Amino acid sequence: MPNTDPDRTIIVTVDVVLFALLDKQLHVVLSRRPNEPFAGQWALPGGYVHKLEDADSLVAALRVLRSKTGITPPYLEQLYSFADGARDPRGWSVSLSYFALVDHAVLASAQATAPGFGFDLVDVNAVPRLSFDHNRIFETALKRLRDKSSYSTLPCYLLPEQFTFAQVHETYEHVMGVALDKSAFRRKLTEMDVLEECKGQRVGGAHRPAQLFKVKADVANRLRLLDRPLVVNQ
Amino acid sequence: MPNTDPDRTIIVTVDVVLFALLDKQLHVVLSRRPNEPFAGQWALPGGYVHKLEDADSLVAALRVLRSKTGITPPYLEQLYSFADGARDPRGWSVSLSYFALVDHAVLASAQATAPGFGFDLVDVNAVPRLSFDHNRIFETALKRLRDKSSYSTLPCYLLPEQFTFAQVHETYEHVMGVALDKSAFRRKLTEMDVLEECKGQRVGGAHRPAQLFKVKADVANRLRLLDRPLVVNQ
DNA sequence: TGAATAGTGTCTGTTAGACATTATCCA
DNA sequence: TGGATAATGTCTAACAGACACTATTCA
Repeated sequence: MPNTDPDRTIIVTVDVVLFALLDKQLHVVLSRRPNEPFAGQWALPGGYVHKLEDADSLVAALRVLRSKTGITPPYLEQLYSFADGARDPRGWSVSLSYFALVDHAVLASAQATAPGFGFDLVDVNAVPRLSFDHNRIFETALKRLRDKSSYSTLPCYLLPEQFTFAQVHETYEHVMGVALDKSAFRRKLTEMDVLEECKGQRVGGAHRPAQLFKVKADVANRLRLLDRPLVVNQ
Repeated sequence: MPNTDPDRTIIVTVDVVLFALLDKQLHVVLSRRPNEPFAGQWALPGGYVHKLEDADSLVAALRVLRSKTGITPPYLEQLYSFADGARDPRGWSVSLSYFALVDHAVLASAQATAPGFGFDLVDVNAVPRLSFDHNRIFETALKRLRDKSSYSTLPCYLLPEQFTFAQVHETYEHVMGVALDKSAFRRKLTEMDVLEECKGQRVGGAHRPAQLFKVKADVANRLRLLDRPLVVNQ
């Protein structure tokens, strides 16, 4: 390669670890790679950064997610950057990786309205061998999600916009993989002052109806991506 | 530009925020940029990733630090990746940023033995306008250091390998910017079981001599870079 | 009124901050 | 022996886990 400056030909991609809760179990979104390398193999949703389209890497991550799943997640955060000469057979490469959370119902309705999206939801305890170093990226994301859940409202973004206390409680337990005392959990969430009551109530059958909650607006603005992309939690 | 694929010409650099304690105040290492853009302006130590030299971005960060300061820090961790089309006037670019901690004495002796290193130590409360988006990177690093110090042994890496309890205590106070109760601090550090006694003792004058401590080996292996680069805390 | 889930109250052992006390050295 | 800093002990208020209790709905 006589005429190319090798330092200027580094591959830059974004890869997203998108989590959702299905059947009381944490799942991750995977796609089959359409092209070489690793054509036909499972991989995280990802792709090249497009210099002309993407203002920054967060926008690139959102574009990739929209094109592969049809959704824009309520939570998206930069995870880590994997950058070395061995992770991609084409040469030195950078993966700007992100992790995202979404309500499963949103994914399902996107899949229903436009069946062209070729992704699957896979139980996090049964993730197959992935392309590139995507298993490492996935493990890093899972660890980050669990670590951060113990002191944040992250698991709320796996739920619909409105949810009951029991749902949050159950979701935290499934994400963290441990049982949490109902009373202590409620107390903690209350004193953190991150949820607000919705006036509507929901009945679960022959019992006292449960209060609906949603994440407070100011917390949401700190943690959530709304229609306008914002850098989150850097 | 007819023949170039614009997506494949993204600039990839590493930039390091290196902290040290000087005169009881946190300082950061800055250099003057030798070349355009921003020639002559202050900047964080940084440079291009060298595909042929650097196995991965951590190795690149270590190489950059060695070339700009002559030292290999006892602590180095990936911070964040800043990737957009506006941060560098030459075009779309990625900064794989790292933050590092070192004992000031190590920096000083490197500067003394090889005066060719052109860097300065600047008080973190008096950082000037930096090149590119390096002010943003610096602020991110300072926040990360302070956040993480409250539940880790990070500040120990600003001290010599052996140190007294009073030194650790004082260092935490300077890093965090708050007063910490001596007794409670000692209790916490003891029960975290991260320090071990050194058999030597050190006298501070006409008073009871203080016990010397160092970070336990297993903690060091988790958090420290020794002679062989390891990915830390990803 | 009983079944089922929502939501609150109470008890207790642990912990963190505040501060007092003892220990050990040198001049 | 006094001065200085190291190191430990004690008191108390706040907190978290465990679990019991009350509340509200429908059948």
